[in-house]
Amino acid sequence: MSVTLKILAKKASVSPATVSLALHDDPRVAAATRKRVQKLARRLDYVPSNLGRALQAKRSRLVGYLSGNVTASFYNDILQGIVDTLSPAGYGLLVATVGDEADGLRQLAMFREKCVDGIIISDYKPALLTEVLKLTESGLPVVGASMESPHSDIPSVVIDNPRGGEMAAEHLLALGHERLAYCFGSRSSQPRYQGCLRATARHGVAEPPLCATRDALRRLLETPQPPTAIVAFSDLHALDVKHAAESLGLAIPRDLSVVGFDDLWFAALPEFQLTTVRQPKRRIGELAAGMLVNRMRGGAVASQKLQPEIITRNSTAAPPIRE
Amino acid sequence: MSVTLKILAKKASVSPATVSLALHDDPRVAAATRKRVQKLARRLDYVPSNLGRALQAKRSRLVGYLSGNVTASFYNDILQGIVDTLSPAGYGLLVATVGDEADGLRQLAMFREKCVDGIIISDYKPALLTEVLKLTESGLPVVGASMESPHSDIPSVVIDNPRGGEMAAEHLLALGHERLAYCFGSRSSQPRYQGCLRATARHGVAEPPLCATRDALRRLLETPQPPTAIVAFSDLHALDVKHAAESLGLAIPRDLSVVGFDDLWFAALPEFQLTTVRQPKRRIGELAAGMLVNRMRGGAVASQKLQPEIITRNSTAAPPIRE
DNA sequence: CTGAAAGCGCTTACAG
DNA sequence: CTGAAAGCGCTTACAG
Repeated sequence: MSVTLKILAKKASVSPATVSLALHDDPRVAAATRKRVQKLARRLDYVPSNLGRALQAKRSRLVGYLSGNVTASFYNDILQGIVDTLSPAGYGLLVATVGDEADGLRQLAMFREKCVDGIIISDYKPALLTEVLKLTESGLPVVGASMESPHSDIPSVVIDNPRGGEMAAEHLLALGHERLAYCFGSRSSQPRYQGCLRATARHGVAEPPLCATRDALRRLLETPQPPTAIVAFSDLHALDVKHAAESLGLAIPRDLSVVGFDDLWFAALPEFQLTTVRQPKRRIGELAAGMLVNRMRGGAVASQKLQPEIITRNSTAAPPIRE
Repeated sequence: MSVTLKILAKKASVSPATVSLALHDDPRVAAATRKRVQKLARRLDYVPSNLGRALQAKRSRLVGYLSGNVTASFYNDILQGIVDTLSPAGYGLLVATVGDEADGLRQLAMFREKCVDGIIISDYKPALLTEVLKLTESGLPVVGASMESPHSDIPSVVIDNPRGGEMAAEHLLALGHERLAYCFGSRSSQPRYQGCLRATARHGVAEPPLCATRDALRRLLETPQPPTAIVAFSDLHALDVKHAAESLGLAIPRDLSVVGFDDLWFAALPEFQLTTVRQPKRRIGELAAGMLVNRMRGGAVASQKLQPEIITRNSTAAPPIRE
């Protein structure tokens, strides 16, 4: 707080209006006065308060980011991308993480109260959707980062998830696998699973079952005709699969191939060498933030769909030879 | 933005002042009026603007967090702890990450401009320190999270780093190791290294060399009398050590024991089973945020030093038998 | 070229 | 019990 426009004006013996104009380098104020005021401002270490400015301008230059648990690597990368692009654009980033729905609603209320100019959202529960829609209808720009909304008012940056699932399955089919399974289904994983189905159907291979839990997977692996390859919803799930398989005495990729999703940092470690479908996480954050900035500046923006990429490492191989 | 106090006042046919008081449940306004106003506010979905409120109250209820790259797991956990404790206290969290020093200074300026009530800082370069000190001197509360400041104006929450290094070394000495080394020295790792020295000195064992780089470690391992155990600055560095050792044909822990630091999530995976010195990362974030809240409310706070804890897993064992 | 005024959305004395 | 006024720190027409 400390030194304000008013104080500065007094010290410079001009009116607050003149100071304001001078600091904005407005040609309407004499060059000499301008320089004098600017110099004094620097000397007194004057920082204009966003509070006054925002109130008057009716924009806060604040953006809210509603993310899942920031502890997971996936959101971190997105967050970093957002921070990196918002900051040079002059925006501050309010970060909130949503536990349950009530929590998410509270965070959204906080964003409103803080008068954010826009919101980026990465993870929301259905109940949040209605609330978010109300916000967009009242004119608040919202964009989704790695989160598709059925609603066109919420443009988003996402990868082509079905295509990602398809790529994973195709990689395995090309290696000769004929019995796939998909690990750890949840509503949000459907698009990737659908992609797998597309690939298996095209190749005339049996529809991969969708295991809901680790136990279900274990049971499936102990079946007389177990799958020879797994498509996992994420790299973390792929680790789970690996560990479940190993606990049954199966080796990866000799006895079972596993494809992950995301390409988190650890996937490349020698201990894992995980074949995976890479998402450009940081880029997603950057693009979403960039879109939001454009919208906040009054521009029109359209959703972007990014292409995933398969990274082949050593968790996949040809299926074991049938005896 | 949308509906304001003024509008609300008009619709309720009372003065703005009355609305303000009513919404704060002030007994000075008649119970009937109070209820009526509150109901209307709810019906119109009125959210008081923090901008007006903050300007008047001279506090923004905003806190800035200056962290390192949020991509690293260590800071995430701290961030999560901060978010979780600040939010219920009614504060919004501005997150900025610092790349180089110029960047950090810019972020600090942004915090000032946004009128944050306080700052939490996890990672700063020397140049930032002077700037931060200026801020504290002007009355802005600042606390360090996992970052010690030589300055008493900046209370902090840190673990006892020398003790952590000591615990790591003691664990190895107890297993019978007599030739230790410390991996990947940098100024910031000194306290932990000092702790190692304390332990080795007490046990009358040779002072562990401090390897600056992976190459230095490799050279050391190819020496006729190589170390049998390594204390690593962090779990990530421990992975580096493991990989360097493995590339020389050494197995962990048979040929070389390794102790990490932090206990990041992956340390517990079966692939690593990393013995490590655990830091209560989330707790550090929570405590730092709690301290800041207290300070912002005018309370006095003192630095807190947390105790690390050694987690014994399978990356350490007795030294190989000497032939 | 510069200043006085009004106003952004709120709150808090002060009258009445 | 309620309202008119002043002010938080800024900006933007409008006078002069």
